[in-house]
Amino acid sequence: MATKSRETPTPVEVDSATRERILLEAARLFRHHGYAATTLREVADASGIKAGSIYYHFESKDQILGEVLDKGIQVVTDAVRQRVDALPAGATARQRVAAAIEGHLWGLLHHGDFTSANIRIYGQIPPAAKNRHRKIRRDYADYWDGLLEDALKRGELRSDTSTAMVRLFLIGALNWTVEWYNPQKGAFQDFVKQITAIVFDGTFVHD
Amino acid sequence: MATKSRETPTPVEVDSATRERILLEAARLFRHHGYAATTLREVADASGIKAGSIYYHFESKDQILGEVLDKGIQVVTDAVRQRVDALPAGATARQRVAAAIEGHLWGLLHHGDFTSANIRIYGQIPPAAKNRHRKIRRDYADYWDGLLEDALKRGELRSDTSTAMVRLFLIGALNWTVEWYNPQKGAFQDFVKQITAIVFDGTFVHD
DNA sequence: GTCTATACCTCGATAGAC
DNA sequence: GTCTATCGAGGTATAGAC
Repeated sequence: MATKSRETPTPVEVDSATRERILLEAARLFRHHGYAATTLREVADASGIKAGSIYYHFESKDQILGEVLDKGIQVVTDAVRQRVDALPAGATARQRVAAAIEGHLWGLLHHGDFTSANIRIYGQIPPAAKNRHRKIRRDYADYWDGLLEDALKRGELRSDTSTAMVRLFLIGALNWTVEWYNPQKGAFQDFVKQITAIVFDGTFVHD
Repeated sequence: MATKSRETPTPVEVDSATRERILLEAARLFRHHGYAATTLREVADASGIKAGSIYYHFESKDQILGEVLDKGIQVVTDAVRQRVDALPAGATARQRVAAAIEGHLWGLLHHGDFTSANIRIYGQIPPAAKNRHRKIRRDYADYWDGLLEDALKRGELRSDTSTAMVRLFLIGALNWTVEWYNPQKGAFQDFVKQITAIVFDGTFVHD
């Protein structure tokens, strides 16, 4: 949210309405058609301008891709950190992970075009773009590992698997919900509650 | 396996070594670069032939895509059904789902280029190709729903979520393992055991 | 800040020699 | 069954008028 403040616009990246529109439509098209299959003519058309005009706002198609990918991670990490930081000091590990799950799902599902584009495309972009984004992904993974190792130390996390395995499984499972989540089939908070229950306690009953 | 029998080659689709090679390299390139970004010149080059020669074996790039997608599902469904069918009649629901999970992971991870290509690009292919593959996906989902509803009836599955939700979460979580599974970090059977434990009983301990 | 026009390139696909 | 050569279409990106 802070990056969108109107009071202190960065001189490098002024977000004109047209520029934001281009990013939005690009994310939507990248998500549904893929990066290579999306043409700048399509992006321009969806944005209500002509193809040549895009180059007033962006240097290249690759730059648009970079900003779409960035935003896809940013909205998730921001939501997660905000919710975890808002917890009282005495929160249990379970409460902290639950807050992280809710933040992850919120960012993921409320900016679906950016997050789904990120998830779908990341494995298919040129190595140069991948390298730039590896660190930001690594940082987010480290954040989760911290949460999980804390839970392990406190004896709350299961100990017959590694935290890395739990993290990979969990984030993968959460990420994929953006491909099938249907907001018309129930409230977001109900969805979060059910996913969290499955993640914590599993799909089968135990006496 | 039965579909690969050398004794009864189908007249429509004789699998010459070159044809199989093209499919294999196409799957690998689709997986890592996406469908639109992969050129037939690249596929031909990787297959040790020239671009024009592809058209002796396939009518179009779209046809190659179709066969890659088909195989990506086929290997999984075959492995699942085989393992579930091999169970004794008195098997519990938990045993049946465990067998399905193992089959799914086996097919998924032992044919990673086909299955990952399928998962990654399905959301990005033209509607025509999507429609052809919707039914085969639906059939597989129905199969899982059958397993899960049986488990629910027997009181083994948790009842505070729908079977559809469990199925979507579960298959999504399993599918994404192909993006991070590392066979060098442990035996496949150990991996299956850990994933199954997490799916059944969750990531946190309960007394 | 957006337009039109276009340069330059690479793609999928085809034709015909071998 | 594979090759070379090439066609027409459509891509990114640029130039310059407005």
